[in-house]
Amino acid sequence: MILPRSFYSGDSREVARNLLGQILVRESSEGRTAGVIVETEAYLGKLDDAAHSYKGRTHRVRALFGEKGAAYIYLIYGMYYCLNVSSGPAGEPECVLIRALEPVEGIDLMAHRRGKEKLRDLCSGPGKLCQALQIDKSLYGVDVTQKGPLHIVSGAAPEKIEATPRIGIDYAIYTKDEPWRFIIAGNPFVSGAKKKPSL
DNA sequence: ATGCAGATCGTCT
DNA sequence: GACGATCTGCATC
Repeated sequence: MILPRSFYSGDSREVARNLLGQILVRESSEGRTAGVIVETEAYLGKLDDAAHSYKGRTHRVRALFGEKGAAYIYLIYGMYYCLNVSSGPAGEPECVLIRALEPVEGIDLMAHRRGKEKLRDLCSGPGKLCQALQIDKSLYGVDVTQKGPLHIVSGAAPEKIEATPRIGIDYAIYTKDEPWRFIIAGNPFVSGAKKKPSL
């Protein structure tokens, strides 16, 4: 079942937690790829100086100002895309960054697009998963609450969730230490996961 | 195992 | 004109 628009309208930190365990599905001409969401981050708009929408409405973040459940996709470092879903209270330009997936479908296709073999290397980061699922600017603004090229369906609730500070936002003066990154505890497919637990 | 430089371009000042 | 919500490969310890 596709998650309804109401799923995305609560506090974005709650939405980010609740997205863990759900399944991101990408339908393309090459085939279907999908994975369990295992890592997310919440970005809170005007309260959050780490957020792209902190300074208000610009062309880049226009997708955050419409209906919730819209794909907000941007190019980072000139070479990688990152996928977010708009969320939060009506009128607030908030979103959840999808940071990692556990691959479940179309694994051969993902491996081909990534040029990597190991399962752990396919979707363990925001840029990686966009490459594996062929997510780019052509999907900007797509409604993930509708059947289509990109949508999110319900999966199993994770057993345990962990919260940590967000990655790569040290420039944020006010919110860099807020624990708004969420992962499924112990899941090996999160970004930065190690092969073996360091003992 | 850890660290660092380079790639590369859209977006905003 | 400067700078990323990143990833990779190569260097070093």
